[in-house]
Amino acid sequence: MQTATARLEVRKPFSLFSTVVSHGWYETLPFRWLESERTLLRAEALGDGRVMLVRVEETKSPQRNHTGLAITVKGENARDPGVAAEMSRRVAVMLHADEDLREFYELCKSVPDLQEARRLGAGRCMRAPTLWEDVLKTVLGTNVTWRQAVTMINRLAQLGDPCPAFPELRSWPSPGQIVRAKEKFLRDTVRAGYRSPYIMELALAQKSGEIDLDAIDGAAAKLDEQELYKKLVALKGVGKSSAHFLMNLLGHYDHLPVDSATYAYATRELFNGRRPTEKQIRRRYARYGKWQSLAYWYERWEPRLRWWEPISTPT
DNA sequence: TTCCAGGGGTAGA
DNA sequence: TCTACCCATGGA
Repeated sequence: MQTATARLEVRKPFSLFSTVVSHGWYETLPFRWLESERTLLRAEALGDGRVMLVRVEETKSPQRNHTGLAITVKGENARDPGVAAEMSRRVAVMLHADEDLREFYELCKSVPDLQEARRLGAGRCMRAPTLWEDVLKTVLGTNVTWRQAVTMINRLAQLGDPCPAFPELRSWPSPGQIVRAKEKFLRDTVRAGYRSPYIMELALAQKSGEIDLDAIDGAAAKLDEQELYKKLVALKGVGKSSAHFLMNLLGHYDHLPVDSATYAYATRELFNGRRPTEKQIRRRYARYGKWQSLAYWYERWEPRLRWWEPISTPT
């Protein structure tokens, strides 16, 4: 087993912690957030099937305007050429490290509700390294409690390949692994219910090349925004709310994902206990223009960023 | 029992 | 485009 290292520099404001806990993905495999060490772990498969343990920690940067990220890759022949660079690229995707959010943070300066976002380095939403994983997790998160969604996602994640450097983690399952597991596994073991055929359909289409989520992902920055949204909402099991959420993960923040949790938050915090309409919620955030969902995610999770209590991680 | 979660698909107007 | 109805699961 070898260890390789890499570094990423992210323009400030940035906080690994704030980015990781920006929404619920960090609770799902193959992510593992080590609260006491403020370290993100993740199992990642290479093209040849080797599964690496990727460890991400925040460090100081030699550049005054940046935060450093130390990336450690552990696994079989981890020092092979290109391995650390590839893992570093995937970490950059997950943490939106290359995104220029200066305009958003300028906006935060002038909005009292958002002032603290700069100090907390908040604003980025962690995503998976592939749209394939983000889409499946999103589909499993519909119409169930978040706790139930995490359970389903983590049961599905058992289909991945084991990570020798950290046996509790496995790589995220490939389309082929899900196809081979069959719909019965999705129903009986994952307990995905009526979502099972959607997931199987996505896996079959991705495996056969009928859809290419990697291509959509890669083109996300260049594609016309409406076109990108249309491609997402056309996926079986992905509706408007999920598509808006996925747009956020792909770096388009003028898509507010209004779901039952948004209503609950807005009713409680923004409308004095009265349930607003979707239009009212959208009007509330429209003032933030192209940054509206970053403002939303920040506002919604700000208490968590301030008064974080360690989660109990299974040992 | 009934309701409902970080909704979406489908048929029918 | 909008609405009514259905869909598995599990906790409250």
